[in-house]
Amino acid sequence: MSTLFEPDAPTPIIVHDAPGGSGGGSNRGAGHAGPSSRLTDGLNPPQREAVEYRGPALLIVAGAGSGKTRVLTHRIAGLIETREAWPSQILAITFTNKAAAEMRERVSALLGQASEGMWISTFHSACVRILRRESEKAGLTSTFTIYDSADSRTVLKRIIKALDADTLGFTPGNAGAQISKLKNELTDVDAYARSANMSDPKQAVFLEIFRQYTRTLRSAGALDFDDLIGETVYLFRAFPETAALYRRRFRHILVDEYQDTNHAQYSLIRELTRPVSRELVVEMENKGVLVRGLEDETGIIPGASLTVVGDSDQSIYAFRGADIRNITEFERDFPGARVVLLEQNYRSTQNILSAANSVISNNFDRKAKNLFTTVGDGDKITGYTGYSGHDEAQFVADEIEALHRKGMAYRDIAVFYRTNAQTRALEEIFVRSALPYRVVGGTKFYERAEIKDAMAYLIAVANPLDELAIRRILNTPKRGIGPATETQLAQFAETNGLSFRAAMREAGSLGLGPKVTNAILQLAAVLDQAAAMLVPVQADDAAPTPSDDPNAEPDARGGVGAAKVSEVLTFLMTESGLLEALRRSRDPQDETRAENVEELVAQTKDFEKENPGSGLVDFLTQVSLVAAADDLDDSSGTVSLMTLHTAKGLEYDAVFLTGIEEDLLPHKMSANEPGGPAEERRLFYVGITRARQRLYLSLAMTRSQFGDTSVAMPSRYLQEIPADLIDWRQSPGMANSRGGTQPRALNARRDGRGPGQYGYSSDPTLPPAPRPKTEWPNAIGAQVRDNGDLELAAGDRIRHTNFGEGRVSQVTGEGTKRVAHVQFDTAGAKKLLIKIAPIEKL
DNA sequence: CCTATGAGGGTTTTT
DNA sequence: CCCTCATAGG
Repeated sequence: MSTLFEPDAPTPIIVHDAPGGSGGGSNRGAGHAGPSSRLTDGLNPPQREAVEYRGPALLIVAGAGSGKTRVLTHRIAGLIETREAWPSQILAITFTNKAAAEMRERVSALLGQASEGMWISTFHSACVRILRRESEKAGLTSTFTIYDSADSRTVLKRIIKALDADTLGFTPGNAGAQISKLKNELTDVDAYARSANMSDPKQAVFLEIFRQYTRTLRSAGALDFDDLIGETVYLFRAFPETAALYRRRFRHILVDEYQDTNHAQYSLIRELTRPVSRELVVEMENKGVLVRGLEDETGIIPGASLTVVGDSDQSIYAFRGADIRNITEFERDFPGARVVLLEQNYRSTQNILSAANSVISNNFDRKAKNLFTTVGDGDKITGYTGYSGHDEAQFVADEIEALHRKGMAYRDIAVFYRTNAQTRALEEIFVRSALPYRVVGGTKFYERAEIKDAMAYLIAVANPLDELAIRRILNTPKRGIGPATETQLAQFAETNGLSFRAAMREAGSLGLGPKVTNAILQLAAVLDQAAAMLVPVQADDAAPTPSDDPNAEPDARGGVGAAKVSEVLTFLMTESGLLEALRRSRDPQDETRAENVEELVAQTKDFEKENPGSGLVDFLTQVSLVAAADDLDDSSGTVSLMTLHTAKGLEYDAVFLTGIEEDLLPHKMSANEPGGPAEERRLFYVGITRARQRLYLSLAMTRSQFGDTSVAMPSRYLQEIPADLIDWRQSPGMANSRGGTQPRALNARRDGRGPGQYGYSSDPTLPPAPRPKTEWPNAIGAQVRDNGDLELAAGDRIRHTNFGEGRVSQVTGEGTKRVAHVQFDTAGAKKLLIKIAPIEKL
């Protein structure tokens, strides 16, 4: 009985006879020896304190590269080694699944044994685990589906259309963003209804959208990303005795990247760290839950010990509801909390750190923190200004090749950018240069239409309530079931109080044509057969509903004798005719699509191998929760391309920060938002601090977007780096804006601090003084350049200020966007925007 | 019900 | 530029 309420059954939870303890479960103040020196050797004093400190709350302010992962893993290992905690009493929250896996591995390595029962996962994974276990209390199926943003979008699109809400300016995008924001604040429909001003038609309609969205997801047995957190909080608040079980279990909670937590996540942590009241302790004891040794002298179980790690300078997820105050006000939230500051950086050279420090110091309203290192200055930062995004990409490719020739492995090099759209130019050039690269994140495998289709089949089997999944596959492959039939089915279901799925089985009584009726019945049969495959063979009389026993695994989660995910998927793909349709298709792209589906089957087999005992729902969960950074394979010998956001937490020997331009960094969408430019600066800071040895900053004078090209200005943040740290191969300083007479740097200046010049201020707190243009090593010339009327044709010889002489091979584009393709005698092939290139005809 | 065609619109970042 | 959506014709 003692394990009945134990959230993770196989793990022993008998704390009171832990060796090394003198009676108190947590050993707090019991004079324990502390972690062995093996776990603290080689740490600097603050790191050591962060590992050894014991108390209710600890905030580790960890600057970039200050060894926080090391501190966290050693802290966890120390807790276990000294027997202050069983592995099962530890809950560690990381930002990505990859970080979680790495942390688990490192803790196990430190302890020399696998650490069974430890929960190391992301917020979302942990919540899914809790919600599936407590699904009944939360009013959910244990096989609930997790909707990604695309799914939410589809639902919202339907609702907005039905309500004609687009006339009021609602789009799936903005409505979804608003709903997400509310959920992150733990505001549900009812709470919103109470606060909304119903005489405002916009708010009234939004309320209706919100209400219908919530209802749709409910009836589909689905949760969106935000619900995963919010529903867990609601569950704990509504069922104190359930919350008590988790509060009793997790005695040490550690949260990484705390600066990026939102209000819902903060509330979840608060719920988990509350003490368990006397009454509930008694109640648990009566039910056979082991609590002895956990209570204090007053009979309550004190709140768990909380450790958070973060750096407010790296807070870059405000758009997702992250509230920087969670970390800045930690000491107020948790009175008596100890704060440890880690400032020594073990990653980067001093030049890179100086640049980072100097940039971030422009954010007012922050606690002073200065990263330092003892490894020396290192190389200067390399700067480059291309004429176009392609030119910039070519520079990146050339430099990577140079680094590679000097012995740097491709896998130690990364290229970052602000928006995903920027990958295009980079990829084109990389392919042409035969550089091995991979784009991390971006359009992922699981976002491809055919994969979403295949997944929808699996979801329809796992969660028959999920109408969205069923509707997606209803006519995929083409079966002649069109929108009209779909509506009829939905109506039939509605009037007869059936689920959509049940209505399909009754298709015979709808009076549809024989061909359509047959198609529907056949699909329903295929899904039913697949569902039957998942029922464990020996449990012939078991009802397919989840039982009361939290340890019982529902059928779709893979009972003994149940079919494997790969078998079910293969069955579905064959019997539904999807694979056949793709193979038979004339469209050459369908061939790759069929291969992708086969790749998915292969992935399910991998999953089975790596997660024995897991079932269909586990597979679906894992797929839903993979983050961009998760599929980063360290062993691949390729250059990594990713956004600045996904770069967080990673580090590389050489880093290229591209597109350091106004409107891109800071992005134009954030320029007007309060706190926008400061957050963009932190993003730049995060990018800079990823580099160990070499840092490159690049930008372009023109950038094409949506097909047309416009002039780009250097980012205001570039001026915040002391000039002597950057070695400009091609400086941005002298190129002129369209017809302008001022240096570009002036145009970039928006804070009223007066004219600045590139690379000038070595002390960012002082107003910049003018500096002669001639100091630019690569100055192009001060004259206003406008070659708008320069006529060029293939075969012409030209001279370029930097590239020397060359021959025009081709001229493309029109008007101000004419581009000359030039084969230079020494500098190779380049594309130049004729209007602004520093060229003359010979 | 399916397919081809053209117009229109859109992107910041992501669990 | 690329993707989605609406429309018309098969």
